[in-house]
Amino acid sequence: MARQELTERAPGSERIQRKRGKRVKEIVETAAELFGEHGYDAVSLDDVAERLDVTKGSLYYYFPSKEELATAAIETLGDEWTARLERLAEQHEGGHAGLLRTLLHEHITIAVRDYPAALRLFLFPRAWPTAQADRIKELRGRHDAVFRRVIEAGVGDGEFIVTRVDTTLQCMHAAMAQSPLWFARLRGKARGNAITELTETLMMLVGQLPRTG
Amino acid sequence: MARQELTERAPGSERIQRKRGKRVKEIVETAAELFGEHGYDAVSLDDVAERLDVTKGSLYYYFPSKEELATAAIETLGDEWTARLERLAEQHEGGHAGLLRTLLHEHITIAVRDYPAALRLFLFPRAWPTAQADRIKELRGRHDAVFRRVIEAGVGDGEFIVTRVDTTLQCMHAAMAQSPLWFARLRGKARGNAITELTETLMMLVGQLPRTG
DNA sequence: ACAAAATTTGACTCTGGAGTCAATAGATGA
DNA sequence: TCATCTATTGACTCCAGAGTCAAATTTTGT
Repeated sequence: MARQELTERAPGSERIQRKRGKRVKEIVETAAELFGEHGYDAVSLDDVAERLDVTKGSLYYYFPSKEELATAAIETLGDEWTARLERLAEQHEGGHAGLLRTLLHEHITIAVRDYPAALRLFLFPRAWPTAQADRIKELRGRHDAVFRRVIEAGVGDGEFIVTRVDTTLQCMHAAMAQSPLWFARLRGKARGNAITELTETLMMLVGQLPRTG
Repeated sequence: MARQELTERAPGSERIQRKRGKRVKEIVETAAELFGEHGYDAVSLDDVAERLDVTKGSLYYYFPSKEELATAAIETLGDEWTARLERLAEQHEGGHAGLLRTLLHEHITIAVRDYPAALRLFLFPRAWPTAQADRIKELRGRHDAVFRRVIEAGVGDGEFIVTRVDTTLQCMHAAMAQSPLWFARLRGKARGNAITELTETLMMLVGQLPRTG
């Protein structure tokens, strides 16, 4: 909570600005990896700095606090993630059930494979100072919307049954956020099966029973 | 990780032992309240001490470390919690669906009303040093078993449908662990409704669709 | 009433991690 | 080449919270 550099700055020159932007991007992406893998508390700025082969001081040249850096990291990570899901949603043809299944499967796969701790960062608003809290809330909203749209459409068409869309979404997200923990030890085919099973289980939350016979 | 007093001790006398036991119980219960409400990291030993009107040093007279105290607290809390659910399970008459619904409802109610942060302590094994990890794992197992029994029975009788019992349980627990966060701002009737809706939603995980018409 | 045992205190150390900053090194452009 | 802007360093402060311990206080048994 100190200097107000943030990411923007009085321009120095065209090239220099680009260079700076590139550096910021490197930092944010590295931070996203680390925070996404281990969580906020488990990652120190020294960790981030070391991964980048610089010292902590440098990070403070670009970001005023750990929380700003973390927020930026989460935003980057969340944007990319959401974009992937949105792309899937656009491409998809067929019933709502198929799309929802695809989304769930992909979401769990990303979580388990790439960012085991990331969803927890969204899930509980660990008292982010209000500024960041809003940014994260908005991000969460966009992310949520991808799923919400399918479910509402499915409910509208009578394909899905739910008690309440919000509750259904919360349950899905809660389960998916935990999944990296459950599947951490599984590899290859076993992991793939587990992901599929979880997907099928979550489909039941919209009234889609798994094939019985 | 120091002195090995733990809770036991070379006996001083009958009465003194009882007194000590009583004190330990007070401490553990207070700790359970605090850890259960705010979580492990958010509670310092000074907090616990203050609530008891003593100083931190006293706590170390009874427990060798924060983790030991926390583990004891979680065990107490979990034992009581599990006992309540087991009692419900015994009393219950009627179909599996009714029992499961009752268990879920009660579980969520306890979580939301009494120990908003407690389930998280179980849910991720925040790298407890192996000794404690085992105790917690066992506790979790007993807790889990209450639900597992009903679900397996229900599946056996063809009343429930699941993809895999473990997965179903994990989803339920994940959702219930988050529920205190979702319902934190609700009071009275609104909270009651939310809990019921969540219960109904989770019942769908065993193939029990909510009344539609 | 008194010594021994049990308990409690409070001031202490130690550590990890956030955040600061003057000094230095490197890049840029005239 | 030199002055200036940009980036980086590393040694620093600060703080919260775990854990320690000798000394003081309280309880107990005789």
